[in-house]
Amino acid sequence: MARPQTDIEAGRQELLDICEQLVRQRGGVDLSMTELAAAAGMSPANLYRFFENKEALMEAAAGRWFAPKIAIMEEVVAADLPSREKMFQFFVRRFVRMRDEFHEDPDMFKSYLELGNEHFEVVKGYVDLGDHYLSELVVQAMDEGYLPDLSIDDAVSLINQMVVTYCNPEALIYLDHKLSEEKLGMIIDAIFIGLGRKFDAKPSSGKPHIKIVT
Amino acid sequence: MARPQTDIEAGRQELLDICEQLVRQRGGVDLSMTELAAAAGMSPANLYRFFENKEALMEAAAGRWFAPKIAIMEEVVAADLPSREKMFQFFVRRFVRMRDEFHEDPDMFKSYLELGNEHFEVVKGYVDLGDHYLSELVVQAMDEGYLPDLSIDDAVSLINQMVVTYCNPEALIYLDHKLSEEKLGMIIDAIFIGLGRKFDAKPSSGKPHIKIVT
Amino acid sequence: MARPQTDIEAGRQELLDICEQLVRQRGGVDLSMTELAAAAGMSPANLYRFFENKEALMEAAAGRWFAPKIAIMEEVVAADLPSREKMFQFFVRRFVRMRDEFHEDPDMFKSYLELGNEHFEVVKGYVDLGDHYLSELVVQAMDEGYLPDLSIDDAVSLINQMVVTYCNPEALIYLDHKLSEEKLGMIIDAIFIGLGRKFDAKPSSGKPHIKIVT
Amino acid sequence: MARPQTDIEAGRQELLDICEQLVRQRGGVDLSMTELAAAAGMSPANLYRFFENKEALMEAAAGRWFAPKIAIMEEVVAADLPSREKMFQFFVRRFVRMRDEFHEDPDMFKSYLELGNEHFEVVKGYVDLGDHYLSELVVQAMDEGYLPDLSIDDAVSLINQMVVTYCNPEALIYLDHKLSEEKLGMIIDAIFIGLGRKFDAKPSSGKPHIKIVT
DNA sequence: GATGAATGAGGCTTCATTCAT
DNA sequence: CATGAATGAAGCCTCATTCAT
Repeated sequence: MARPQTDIEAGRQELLDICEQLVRQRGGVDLSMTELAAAAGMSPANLYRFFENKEALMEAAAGRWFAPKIAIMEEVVAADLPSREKMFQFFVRRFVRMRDEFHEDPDMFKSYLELGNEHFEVVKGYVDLGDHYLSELVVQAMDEGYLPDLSIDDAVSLINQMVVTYCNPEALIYLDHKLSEEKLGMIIDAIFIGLGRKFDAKPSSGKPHIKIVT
Repeated sequence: MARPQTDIEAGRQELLDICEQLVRQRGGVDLSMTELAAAAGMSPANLYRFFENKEALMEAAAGRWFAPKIAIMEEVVAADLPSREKMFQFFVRRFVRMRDEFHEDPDMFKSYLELGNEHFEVVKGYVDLGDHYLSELVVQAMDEGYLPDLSIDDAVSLINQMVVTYCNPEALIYLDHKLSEEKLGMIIDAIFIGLGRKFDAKPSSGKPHIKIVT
Repeated sequence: MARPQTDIEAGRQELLDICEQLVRQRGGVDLSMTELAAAAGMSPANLYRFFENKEALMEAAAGRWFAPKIAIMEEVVAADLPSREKMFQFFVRRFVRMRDEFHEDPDMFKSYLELGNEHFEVVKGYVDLGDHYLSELVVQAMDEGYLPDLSIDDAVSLINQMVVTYCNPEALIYLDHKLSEEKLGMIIDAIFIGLGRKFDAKPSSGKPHIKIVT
Repeated sequence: MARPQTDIEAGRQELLDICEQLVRQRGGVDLSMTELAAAAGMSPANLYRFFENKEALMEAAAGRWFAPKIAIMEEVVAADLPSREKMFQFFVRRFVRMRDEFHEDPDMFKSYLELGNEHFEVVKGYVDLGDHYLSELVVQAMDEGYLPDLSIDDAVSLINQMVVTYCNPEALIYLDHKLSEEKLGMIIDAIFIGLGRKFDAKPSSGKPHIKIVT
């Protein structure tokens, strides 16, 4: 019978680890399959047992970086919370996560951004997914009477603009200590309170009621 | 007889112009010599009369971008001003310049950053040069009694950290309207006043005295 | 000013000549760019000045083979002849041409077929073009009352089936001496007379009236 | 202890079956060992227990296709028949066999031809073998006084030319219904009668005497 | 001075093949 | 016996760079 096949998934992870090291050492620019293979001590051809092509590898590299953020989005969207709280969690939890990563190893963080710049399509998928989830939140918010007089798309776009500094990893590099959970909370409140509410005299309470969850 | 060297210089400038256009149109990623030659209506081979190799071209492209900033640094360092004022000018004039460029054409500004990411050594030269001039300023400041108890390197590093958002072009994209000459002035004052003064009772005046020069 | 650039078109033709030799010598199977380059005494990279990619080269090779046949089709379709005569010319002239080529160098003829088998898309273009012109002829024939009760597509398909041995180059290898202009003429007549005529008692004359043109 | 070699032989046959299926499904072009292994549910490496290399596999695939034809040739050559009858059987039995295969599954038949085109050496072996047996028949015919004034090689070549359409599988695709056992018989008769007889006034009988054997 | 020509090195990818287990 | 692992050679293609003219 067949020998136990070395876990392909394990190999992928190991390669992604090595990828990470390389990116850390030399930046993410022009990382070649040959180079990765050499660093992994295997032949270029063998890489293709683990990743169908370079694009797949990059996707996986990005995927690994984005995975926890996507998990957060899914959790939050599925949670049973009022839309305002949900929206806050939606952004703040990802922000906190990113900030932690940045503090832990700023150089690697930056190198990943470089990599993202070179493989934009991969990043685009994440951004689009984020927009998709955000639009679900917007729908819920509208059901609760918030954001009247806006199309879903307009609302999504508007919100994105307001929280851009908390979503975009590059912003962290320059803002970092200027960013805080509290400020993000205020932005979200501004969105919910400032943009009006349809069928409600008392806009929930008027006061922010933020619960920070890390 | 040899033609005046100005011809070459003119050609270089023209090529850099075209380079700029290309970068503006399609981003700085993967700009190839062949492509540049085509855009310039000349043969790839001819490019090498103007630039020894691609690296030299990139250096020149970055050089052009950095040139006015370097000029500012040199001017300021050579100026006859007290160290506090000098330090302020050192940062604020470059900041204002960059912000103007950014406002004038944000897309091109970003594309240049991309280019910088791909040719880091070139950027590194500028950064190192900046550190060099800054250390001269630090020396002068120390002569005037400021920044006691710090090594030059530590001082340079500390200052850089404090003004990073005013030095790094990428920061502009995210901060822009949050940045101002006034705030930068306050940071500089914080450095000079906050870090103490050795042999001086009257710290120059205690008040910031900023003169904005564009 | 620019030196006279060696005619790219001439280079293409020369390469196609070499291609032809190679195909003759070793069959058309697995002809590689490297091999062609070696045979042409140039670097593989240089091939790409003449052909954008391998596909383009194959296309050109096929194009060269098909060109005279396409010219024939165009001439015939544009000619001022009754549809029956036109249809005959449409097929017979190409057939005669192919037969001549076959007789002149049977081996090369066969090797080209091999090549065609490996690059079917290229052949498909020619076949589709043939169908296109044929459908124009069918329309004219229908205008003249022939081929009633048939859709254009059905007529095209039917005709193709009847003359397949005169169109398909592979058939030549096996049929050759069994094929003749006269027989083809009879097939065409069968199509025109046998498939009926709409508004005509005397089907033109009932007798074939073939004029062979080489 | 070594297992009976039949196991290997069985495996070979099974693999050739699968090969056949694949060829039927997707044409014979670019069939790869990896693909075959996958289809066979075994590892690529394991293929090499059954076939030394790809060439050997192709040889076997062709061998399987040619095997019954070779058997026919051997039977006929070994038979105790007059040369004229023998020659007829030599060709007609193979022709009938091929035609049956073609009718049973035309697509597979064609795909095998493709495969043959890609591995010509394999086909060449069969053709050469056929020539070898044919030359034996020619010798016998000459012993019986037929084919005077011809070298063996010339006779073989001449005969091959006359019966080409009954030997070459590709011909079937285009001729098929135009080919018949009767016509082949007439060709053979033409060879034996038409090319003269040396020491014989009554050329056997002057009439064809064909006995069809499937 | 400027060109077209030409190339070598390197990138991604596939595949027949080998080998330790 | 059969596997998964691994590879080298080859294929197509791009691009910075050089050189004779």
